[in-house]
Amino acid sequence: MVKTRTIGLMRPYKHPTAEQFSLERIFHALSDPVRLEIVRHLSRVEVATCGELDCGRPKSSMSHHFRILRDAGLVHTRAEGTIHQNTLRLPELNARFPGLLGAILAQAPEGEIVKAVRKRTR
Amino acid sequence: MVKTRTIGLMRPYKHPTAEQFSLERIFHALSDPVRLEIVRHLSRVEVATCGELDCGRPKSSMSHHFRILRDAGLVHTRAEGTIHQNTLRLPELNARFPGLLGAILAQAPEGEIVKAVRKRTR
DNA sequence: ACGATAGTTCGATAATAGTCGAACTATCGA
DNA sequence: TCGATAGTTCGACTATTATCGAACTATCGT
Repeated sequence: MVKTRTIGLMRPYKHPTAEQFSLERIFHALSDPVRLEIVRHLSRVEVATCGELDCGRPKSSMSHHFRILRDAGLVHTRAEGTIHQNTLRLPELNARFPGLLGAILAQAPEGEIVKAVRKRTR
Repeated sequence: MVKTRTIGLMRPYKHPTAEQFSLERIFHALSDPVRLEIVRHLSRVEVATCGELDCGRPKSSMSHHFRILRDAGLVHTRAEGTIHQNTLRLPELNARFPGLLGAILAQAPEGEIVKAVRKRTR
């Protein structure tokens, strides 16, 4: 029996529309260190496959984290052959929550302390 | 036996300094609906006691949420008599994460849908 | 058709977090 | 000093979430 050779992307990857974004879900997505690192990384490289961002974890764990980022509307995933390209959904996020992504990404890249504020120390 | 009548505030309420803020902890604090509502409320009224923001929950639950908001650096609590006044730590938060609070508070106050973005819906 | 590659799904387990009653502490007012 | 009020702390229970191996699906190259 000939199996009708589906072409094109076939795991549809439901992404929410910008209207469906919820701050609560976004914050939850960003409250995990692995996922925050993914978002920071994506902001630097524009586009990346899941495998490139593995954070030393097995694929199943990463798949889980990417799904949560997708469900929150933070990341868009496009299947290209066997590879899945991930991007930040910057335009929609900036339109819906202006300043939010900027605030995250303005953060010191790698645990560096921002010295702008020196209010009550000493 | 005379118990030496402590005066002043005596539960010290450790608040983190701005340098100790962590985006991860802040996001976790904001990922709970009760706490997000507290922050939104505080942004409108400037200052409020724990009791005023009870969200229909018992005091022990609210105390728990306030502690997480305090630990994240989002809220400052000052004891005045038997009452505890809570405020958003706007100056420090804005200095450390410019735009973050703004992004949150720009959100429609009560579940109202922001219509600014109408990209791909029909 | 056969690997090889990229990623998902499933299921179990462990860790973390929210909920709430009950007991406790601190402060104020009479 | 005796409530009354405001909030915290403790402990138990529940619910949600992270982690990861194993099995699965899809696509590409040969």
